[in-house]
Amino acid sequence: MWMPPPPVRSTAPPRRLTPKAQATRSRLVALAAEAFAEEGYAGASVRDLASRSGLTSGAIYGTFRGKAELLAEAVDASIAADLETLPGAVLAGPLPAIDAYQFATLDDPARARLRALLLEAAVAARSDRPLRDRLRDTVNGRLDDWTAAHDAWRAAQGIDPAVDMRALVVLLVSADLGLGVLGALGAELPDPESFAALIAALLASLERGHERDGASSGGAPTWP
Amino acid sequence: MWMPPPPVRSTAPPRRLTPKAQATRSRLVALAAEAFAEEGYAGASVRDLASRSGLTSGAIYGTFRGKAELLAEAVDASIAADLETLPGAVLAGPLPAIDAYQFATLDDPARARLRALLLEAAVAARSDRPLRDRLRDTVNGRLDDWTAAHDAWRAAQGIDPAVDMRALVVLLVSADLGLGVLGALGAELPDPESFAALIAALLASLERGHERDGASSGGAPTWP
Amino acid sequence: MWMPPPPVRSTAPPRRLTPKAQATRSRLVALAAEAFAEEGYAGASVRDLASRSGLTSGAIYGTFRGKAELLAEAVDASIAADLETLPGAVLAGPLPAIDAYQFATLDDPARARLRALLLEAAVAARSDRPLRDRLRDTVNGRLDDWTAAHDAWRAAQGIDPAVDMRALVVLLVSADLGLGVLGALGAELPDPESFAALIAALLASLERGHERDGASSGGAPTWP
Amino acid sequence: MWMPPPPVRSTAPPRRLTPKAQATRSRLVALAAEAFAEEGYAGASVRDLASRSGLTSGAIYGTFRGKAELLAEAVDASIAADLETLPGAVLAGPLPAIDAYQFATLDDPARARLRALLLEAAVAARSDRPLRDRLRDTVNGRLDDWTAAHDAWRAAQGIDPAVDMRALVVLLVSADLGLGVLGALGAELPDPESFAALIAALLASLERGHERDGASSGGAPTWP
DNA sequence: GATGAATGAGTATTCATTCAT
DNA sequence: TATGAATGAATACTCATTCAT
Repeated sequence: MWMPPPPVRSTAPPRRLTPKAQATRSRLVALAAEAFAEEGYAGASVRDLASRSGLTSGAIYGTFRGKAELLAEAVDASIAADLETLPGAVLAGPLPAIDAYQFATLDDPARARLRALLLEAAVAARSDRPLRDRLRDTVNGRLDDWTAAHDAWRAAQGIDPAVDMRALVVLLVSADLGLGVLGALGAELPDPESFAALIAALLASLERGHERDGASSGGAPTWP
Repeated sequence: MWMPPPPVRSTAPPRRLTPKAQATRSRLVALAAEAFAEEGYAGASVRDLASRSGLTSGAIYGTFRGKAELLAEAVDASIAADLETLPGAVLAGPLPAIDAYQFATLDDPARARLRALLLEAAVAARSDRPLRDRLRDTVNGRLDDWTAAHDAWRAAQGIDPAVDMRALVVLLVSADLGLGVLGALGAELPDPESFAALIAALLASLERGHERDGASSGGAPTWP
Repeated sequence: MWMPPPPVRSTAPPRRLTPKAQATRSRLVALAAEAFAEEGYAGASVRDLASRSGLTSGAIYGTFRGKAELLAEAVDASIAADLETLPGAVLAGPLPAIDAYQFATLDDPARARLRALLLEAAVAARSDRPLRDRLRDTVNGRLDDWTAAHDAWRAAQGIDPAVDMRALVVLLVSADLGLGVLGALGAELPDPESFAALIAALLASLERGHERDGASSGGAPTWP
Repeated sequence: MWMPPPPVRSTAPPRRLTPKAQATRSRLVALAAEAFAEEGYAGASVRDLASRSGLTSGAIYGTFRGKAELLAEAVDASIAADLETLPGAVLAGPLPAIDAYQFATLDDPARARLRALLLEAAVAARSDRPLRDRLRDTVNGRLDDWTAAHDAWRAAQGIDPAVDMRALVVLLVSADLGLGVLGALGAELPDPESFAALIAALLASLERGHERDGASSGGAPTWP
């Protein structure tokens, strides 16, 4: 969903596990990511997950503390995997192009799956405090990384310092996730190219903004 | 969530109901909206809803075809109610100001509740085809209305015709909903004012864009 | 298990229930009493109880808050039923005879069942605070009633006031319950007649005690 | 719980074990005794027991045939340990004093633990035939020893031969265990001193009984 | 002797929904 | 139209036990 710059966060499991256990673990996580995205977190039963993986539900609980942990790990793994799908050519380009690329590839099945997974995770987290706390770190970490990248971009491009880069990043990520919500609601969405073009245009305007009257871009209108 | 211009869509129930039945119905819908938003669609049981409204679960099934219909009606009612909260002063202003206002009032409890309700509805709709079909019309209707308003704005302001107004509207709505997702995931969000300022700046740049080289805003970068 | 004098405690359910619900309720309670006594509280599953009563487990949860409440009600009902089994001829006799009767009928199936049920309830209550709190009242009520009867007996017989009647009652009831424990452990128990004779002899000695040197019966030996 | 005279029954495991294995074994048994008494036999999981002892569940099954054997051994060990807690000064005194001492020390934590353990064992044995058979020997052995001691007391004191000493012992032990049941049920129990005084008084009456009309103590009342 | 991954059978409980009254 | 007793199917989770390593 969001791209992270070099500062890689360790996704390695905290405890050392035997290779066999690790294999089972990642197989389960991958399966869970798919099942939760496809059938929903509530709709995918632990038993089904187990039998689909050739195990029993007991085996799952020997590896994960519960369904929620499985979801959290699925989210972590899926986000990490998503980062690696950015083509080198895109990564080499300017940041606005990278941002726009995210929207141009909206229809990519893997990205759609991640969007769905995050949607499910968000709803699950609404009534599961520990899960929310667990996901919070992952999400904020990505947001931080992505914001840092945009800060660098701003410095390099001499963009109006009044523009809140954190807000911009959150806006972009939100739009991405929100498209998932809208899609799930059955909304007819414009094609990805249109989005990408729009995003590119908006970001380009930021780059151009400072060349003109800097005052215009920072001030918010006031309401009653 | 989204503002609609005058062309009001009928939210009235198809059949004529006695006033008492209507009162029961809307009380139930209001209660459901609150419960689904607060405790989640899955987390709020029909029984609880019933007892909280002084009825029995059987009575609910005499009024609604099922839990899903209750959700759909709750969504309809909540969206309709949201539209009426826009202050006249804001409505009288320019469109970008209205858009920005939506983000400036992100923390408004009623709007937060609506965001949560739509989130829940989206997840429920993912595995409930009839529900999705039911919600689709509501959502697309709002999107259409809102797009029409922006098209009018574009014509009035002479904005670059290459800018896809439908995409812009969907982007704004998505960002709104996506903030709900991010919030549910525990993300630390910038304060609403920052968002509003950013949105205002971006929309202003569109208005300014055509004054310069129109070519710049329409072209999307190309990727491999 | 214990006999109560006239002051009848209301065993009636707090809320008014429809006759049908009441019928289902008592059928379930009777069944549960038997099943818990026979197969143990842990060993009798709610599902089995349900199917044995021609219902589904859901129906049970519509009537009782949970398995523990079913147990508590089974205990209440069984104790109440036990009280009514004391033959009028016994009730008309002197208290020591009534006490001894309890031990003479140790083998009575209904009493054995009650003993088993209380054993199961005790173990269940050890790790279920709400259940313990619920049972506490029932048990203490019986103990109080029984103690009052013995206090009256003491007054009538002019028994040494130094004898703690509450302790005596608790001793008798404990012995009864303890025989259940011992029996469950496989101990070879003397026949009921022997117990009854012993109890009668001990109680008779209390009646005789005051005729002699009252000092002897009250003082406990002292230990290091 | 019950005191045994010299004739010590072998509690040693049938097979010779290495010292290390023996140490592991007894550590496990002690741990199990505590856990079963505290959390209940059903409530204490083998896994917890294992991890609490620094082992794995597999290791436990290398040492014991199953959870039930662990319980049986815990019972044996706890009873044996209980015997050794009787102070020499008490042992040197008359039997009634020893009996009364058991009740005077009702609140002793170690004795309370043993009572709880036997309660749990009794309930477990109710639906586990092999376990009951296993416990039966331990329990009957203790009862036999204790009865022999009382028989000797009777002979020495010239107590009415009509008094069934086995019944008396069982009564005392039952009362002890039954107090555990009553306590678990939340009953308000008199303080241990009262019990001890009562027991002492009752036993003293037996010693005095034969000096008078021996006829009175042996005959049980007859019931319809 | 010990590990720990896996089993498989089981549990209490919940809930949307139905239908006779 | 409302009731509420009942359904039936599903669910997450636990645990004693086994066995290849």
